[in-house]
Amino acid sequence: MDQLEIFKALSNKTRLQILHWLKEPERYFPPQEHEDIHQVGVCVGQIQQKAGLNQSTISEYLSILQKAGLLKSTRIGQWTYYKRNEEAFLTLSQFITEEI
Amino acid sequence: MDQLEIFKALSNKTRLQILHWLKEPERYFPPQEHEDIHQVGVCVGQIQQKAGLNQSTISEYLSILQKAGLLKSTRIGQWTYYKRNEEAFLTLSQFITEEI
DNA sequence: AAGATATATCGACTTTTTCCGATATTCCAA
DNA sequence: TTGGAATATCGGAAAAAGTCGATATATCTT
Repeated sequence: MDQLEIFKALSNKTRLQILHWLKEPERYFPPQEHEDIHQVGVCVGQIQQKAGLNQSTISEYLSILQKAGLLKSTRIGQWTYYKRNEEAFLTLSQFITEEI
Repeated sequence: MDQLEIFKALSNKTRLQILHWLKEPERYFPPQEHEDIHQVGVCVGQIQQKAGLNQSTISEYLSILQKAGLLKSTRIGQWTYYKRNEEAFLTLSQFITEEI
């Protein structure tokens, strides 16, 4: 766990929002056509629409969150689905109370 | 609690180190002349020396950490002492497991 | 009151981050 | 196998953050 990389990933309003939305995907995103939203997460396009930023920006943001370990991705066909890596949040929370 | 401001404050190697040092000040700083290190914290000069960055830089960093709520400061005479605000870390930890 | 010391603030420059448009890649469907 | 759709990557302009030296402010000592 690279804490600095994680905190940098969390230092952006849109990225924080994305993480929040992905905590309850069925609440924040329309029903998903092809895949189970809890199994694989939400595809880039849905997230982009909701965030209202450029496609390339969101793609990069998701990649930043994934590199920091906060998201996991699955490619299915032409779609890439992103979901939270809950373990990372627990680890981070522990780090903050114990190590930092 | 402004989470974004907190994460920005944590997005810097030196600032993370400072927080870490202030968790066990007696371990990381030389014995303090005038004030009880646990009561009021560590003065700017000590922190600056240990960090090895310019005085103005450290002064600003401490101010950033304080504005984010992670540090508290006490001015005594010509010295400003900084110590951790442990409550803020607990709140942040909780936020990460529950809200984010 | 004057000099010394600790800290804060300011202005400048450099590096990093944000965000976009254009283009490339991957995969599906006809 | 060609066209279209979803995503990724690249290059760049603008904004923000990092860092310094110089200077200001506050306080202590004499």
